Parts: sequence; C-alpha cells; structure tokens
Amino acid sequence: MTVRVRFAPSPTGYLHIGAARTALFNWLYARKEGGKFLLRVEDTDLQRSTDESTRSILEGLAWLGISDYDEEIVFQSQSADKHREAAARLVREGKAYRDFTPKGERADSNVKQEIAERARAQSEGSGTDHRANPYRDLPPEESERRAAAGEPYAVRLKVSPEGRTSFADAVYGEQTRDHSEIEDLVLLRSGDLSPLYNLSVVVDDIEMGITHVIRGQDHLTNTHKQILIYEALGARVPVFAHLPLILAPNKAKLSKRKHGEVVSLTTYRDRGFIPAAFRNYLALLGWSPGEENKELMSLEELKSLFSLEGVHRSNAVFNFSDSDPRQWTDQKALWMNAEYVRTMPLEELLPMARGELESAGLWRPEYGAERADWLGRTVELIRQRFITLKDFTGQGRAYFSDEFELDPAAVAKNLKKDAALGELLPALAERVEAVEPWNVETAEHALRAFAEERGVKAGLLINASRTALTGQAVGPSMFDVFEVVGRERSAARLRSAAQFV
RNA sequence: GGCGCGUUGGUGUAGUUGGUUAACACGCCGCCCUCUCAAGGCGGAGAUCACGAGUUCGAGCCUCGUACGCGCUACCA
Repeated sequence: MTVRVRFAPSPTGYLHIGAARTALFNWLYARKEGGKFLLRVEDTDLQRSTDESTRSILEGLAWLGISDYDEEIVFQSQSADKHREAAARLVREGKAYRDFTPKGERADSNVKQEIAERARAQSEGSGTDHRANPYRDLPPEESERRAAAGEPYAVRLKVSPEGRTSFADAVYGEQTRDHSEIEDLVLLRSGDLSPLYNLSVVVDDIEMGITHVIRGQDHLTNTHKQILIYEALGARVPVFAHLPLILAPNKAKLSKRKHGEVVSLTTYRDRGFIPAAFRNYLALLGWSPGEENKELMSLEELKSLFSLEGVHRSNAVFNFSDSDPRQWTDQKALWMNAEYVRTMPLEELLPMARGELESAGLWRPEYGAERADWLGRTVELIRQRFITLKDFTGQGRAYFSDEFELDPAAVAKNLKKDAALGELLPALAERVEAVEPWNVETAEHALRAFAEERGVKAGLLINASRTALTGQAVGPSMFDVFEVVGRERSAARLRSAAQFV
C-alpha cells in the first residue's frame, strides 16, 4: 500500500512555524516512503477563513520548497454534503442519533473554564454519565417524525458505553481510552446541520485515502473519537503519528496572538532567511536523525534520513527574546542561516543576493553582464560575515551604492580616533589614485608604504579606511575591500571621510 | 475537575539487550590567528540525567509514587 499523507491547515491566518513543521514532516515522510503528499484546506469556519490566508499558507509552503502536491488541493468546505451524508448514514444504521436538545449558548472566550466548572459540578453529583442523553434511545420512527416536523436537532455519534478504544501512535506508542471518558460527540450542528471538525476530518481522510495522519500532539486525545467514527463508518483506520508541540520561551503554546511575527513563516522569508536553512532548522525541532546527531543536512539527506521513529515526545522550545533585537528569533536558527549564507554554493546564493539588491533598488544591469565576475567576487567576500540576506543591503550597502551611511560608532572608533587622519586621508587618497595596476597586493603595498613614510601605524589607516569605504567598523580584510570597491571610489570615499575626523 | 502526554547543561538534541570520567550543536567565557569583526583552530564554565523510593552487583535507561509543565476535555478547528 502506498503511503498517502496530507497537510490540513485551516486558513485563518498566516502559516505559523508549528504548522510549517507539520507540513514539512508530512512531506518528508511522503518523499522518504515514495508516497503521496496531499493538501487539504480546512476552510469550514466560514467566518474566520479567508482566501488571503490560503494564499499566504501556500506561499509559505512554496518558500520552504513544498509545492509539489501530488493531487489537486482539496477544500473542505466543498465536501460538507458528503459529511452530512455520512452522518445521515450513521443515523440510518443506528450508529448515531438525533439529539433534539435545544442548542445551548456558549461564551467563546472562557470555554476551558466552563468545561472545568461543569466537570467539577458533575463530579460532586453522581459523576459524569456521557450516555445520559434522553434522545439517545428514541425510537427511529419518532426521531424521523420529529425531524420531518421541522424540529431542530443535532446528530451525535452513539458511542458504545462499554469498552475502550486504543491505537498505536507511531510516536507516542499505545494509547488507550475508556469509553466512559468519551461522550457522544456531536457530528452535525443542530439547525443547519453543518458538520463538525471531527466528522469532517475523518470523512475527508477516508475519501482521500490517507494512510498516515501526521499532525500536532494537540490532536492526540481527540484521536480516539475519530477512530470511533472510522469504525462506525466501516473504514480502515490510518496510522497516527503525533508530533511534539513547539513552545514559546515561557513554555506556553506558540500563538499568533501572543507571539506575533516571530511565529509567522513569512517573517523569516521577509527577514532574509534562506529557505533551505530554515527548513533545516525546522526539521530539527522535535526530530533528529539519531546516531551521530547530525545537524546540517541537505534536502536529500533530510529526505533519506527522516523517520517517524526519530521524532521524539517532549515539546521543543523555540527560543527568542522580544527585548533583545539580536535574539529576535532562535539563536540556532540565526546561526544556521549564517552557516548557509557563507557555505552554500555561490551560484545558488547569487540569485538571492540579486533579489535583495533589486528590492532595495541597488541592482544594476551590468552585474548580470560585464560586472558579473566582480559581483561574484564581492558576494563571496562579504558573505563570510553575514547572517541573513538582508545584510547585503544593510551592512553591505556600500559595496553596491555610493549612498550609504557611516555608522556613528565606527566613525567614533576609527575616524575621530586621531586628528591627524584629517590630513592623512586625503593624502592617502592621492596616493591611491596613482596606483597602477589596482589590486589587493598593490593596494596593500601603497598603504603600507604611505604609513611608513608618514610614521603612523598601518592599522590606523586600515581601520580608518574601512569606515571610510564601507561605513562599518567591521568587515573583510581591508585590501580585498579596496580592490572590490575600486580605485576611484576608494579615493573619493577617503577624501569625503576626512570631514568626519 | 477528569483524562492523556512529557521531564538529559540556558536552548535544540544523542545516549535503541541497564555496565568505567553523560556525547554533539547553538549560546556563553578565554586563547591563537589578525588591519577590525566574523569564520576557523584550541581550551573552558555549565547536567548530582525533575524529585523520592524500589528492582539490580550496577539505572539517564526498568517499576512505583510525587512535583512541575503541556495538551485535550466545545453544537471551535
């Protein structure tokens, strides 16, 4: 039997990293097993679902490299009739029943509290009897009659009072639950008979032939209910694999509302992350290849090493700080991105650098033509100390534009350090202009000779030059910078920097 | 409240028939390199493997209990 998995996001906002990780694991599993990866948009919540969310989720997945769905995308809202039919069938077969209890109002805000309070109240009394519904054993004819008369009803699954349901989770192992703990869950809402989540997923998963359900651990304890639906429907129960949750630094569940942008996948794209790097990082949240504990993995390695056995059971903390901009997201994610930036094949990085330059208005046609070699050399040089793609237009701006700001701290450190620089810099500029040919060696020779003549340390001029030419206090080896920036531009920048001394 | 799941340095993880000083990565500190900062190399701090019992010659690995965390419990998804 070929493996068929699906990723089933609900389009009620952007794709957050937890969901992205779920998608990634599903996809890796499918690719590893030579199976099919499907996508189903769970847009049954009409109020909250938007097309824009769907687009943004698809976009996020594509950014991660996941756009090769093996079949057409399924939109759950279009299958509502099927879900209703399934419920109707269960009623006919006596496996579900109509509940004519008037629909109670529920305050959406404090549901959890309400549940706890209700439970407490019940346990003080006779205990919880999930089978106490007066309509559970209504004769079929009467049920039909009342329904035909237009009396509103909900449809509930008739869970057998005896016994227990269990399944072997591929990650968490054997999971057993007694039926006394499972209520007769509602399948269809009263009134409009719209299907509820548990019914919809099961019917859709059956319809799509899903063999392995890989999803967040927050679904773990609902799985028994869903298995009951599978069984009532006479369908084969898939393999379930639940994934540990990704938590915020305070160990709370990662939420869009509380944690905002850091948890949105598109943030990483927008802030200059490399898809392969972030994918690599994400894969390590809750999974490891074991053995050597290898971390840097290419897509091919990820595909071949991934296994459900390597998924572990405890929740992972996604570490970030909203007070420290240097740790705006997980440090390891940042490190990994930097690692990719400086070690990935240059020809793969170049298009990304180009994209950054273009969006900052710094791209020039000659970079793609006669200056292509220069661009390659420059990118190779500066990428060594970059962390994200944004650095190409941030701290790397001076390599591509004459309009750049001098970092005040760098000015203080390297230019205001010695008043003599006010005179030295223009003189150095003059010397620079006379160098022929212009390359790393000749630039170095010229500067060192000049320093010796003037009786100053070369370091003074080197550091001053760095700030003059790049606006920064830090950067690549200065003579490489001289070469890449060019003789005339170097001279001009040395002259204009004198005013800051 | 009930039920479930989890707990290895600050974080991500390895540790798969129980067997000497608990491994790797990020982060942190120091040294080397050096024109700066990274990278790289070397070294270091940091874990009584949540806690308490038990089984055993021997437990991070097995059993039980406790604590803490998280999740589910809804005519939300």
